[in-house]
Amino acid sequence: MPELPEVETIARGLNQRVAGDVIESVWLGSKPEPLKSSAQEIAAALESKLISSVRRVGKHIVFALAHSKNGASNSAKETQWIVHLGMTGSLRVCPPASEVAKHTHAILKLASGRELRFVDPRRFGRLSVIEKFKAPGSEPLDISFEDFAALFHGRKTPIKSALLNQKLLSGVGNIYADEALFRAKIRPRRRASSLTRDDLRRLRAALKKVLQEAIRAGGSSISDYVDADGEEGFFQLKHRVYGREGKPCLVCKMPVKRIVVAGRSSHYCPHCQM
DNA sequence: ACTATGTCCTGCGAGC
DNA sequence: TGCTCGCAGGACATAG
Repeated sequence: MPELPEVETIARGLNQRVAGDVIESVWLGSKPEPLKSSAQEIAAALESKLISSVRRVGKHIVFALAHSKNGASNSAKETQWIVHLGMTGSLRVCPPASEVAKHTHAILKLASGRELRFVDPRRFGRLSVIEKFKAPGSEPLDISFEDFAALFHGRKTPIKSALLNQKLLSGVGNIYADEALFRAKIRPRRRASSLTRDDLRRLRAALKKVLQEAIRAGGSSISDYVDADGEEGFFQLKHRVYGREGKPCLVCKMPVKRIVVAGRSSHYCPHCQM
């Protein structure tokens, strides 16, 4: 499932491959169920636009669009195409002759002759267009310690839930929340407000570190995640607790436990994490 | 203002 | 072998 490192990897790959290309036409399937925009709005916003850049914001992929025609000093506002991959969404750059995969919900024909396709079996992904996208939460890689600590102040919710709350931090999902909590030696059910400043320092550092390591590894390939070139990431090999229920803790050999927090499976070491 | 829970959706793997 | 069933999860809706 694409979280921050996977989305970062995908956005970088797409930026290399499609930035500078022009969207000639757009086909949209019946229900990509865009959040704020109808299929017509999306198609209208994308058609004959230049993709000036692709980048990540939180778990969102942001395509910056510009008018492709030189002429008329464009007073028209530039728009951004926002793609959220949900659980199983993927964006693929394909030769037009290649077979259209099942669950393809959008196809963009590019001036270069290639196609950019959005495929999403589970349909949790979302497409939308907006003038200026702003993530509701803070970027975990950029946030200062004081801002980080303030996010959790007075919150009774389990720290695991708080980490997953995109209004607080943008981009942290189930895998990296578990991995960061393990590295910081904090149990997922701990009330966020109960974390000491030292806990918070370790947590912020662990989160940044695990996200950066995962980006360097090209993300975690779980289920069918691949990047823009179809390459798998390999950070899943470095997971210390996620998906390791019953297996020995890599530090103390105690079996890793799995519990449910906020309806999400959460993995931790009962010996190493307090 | 927070927090907790249910919902969406399909593929896959466990279990019989 | 082949079937059913339950689980996986991000973000929103709804209820408390």
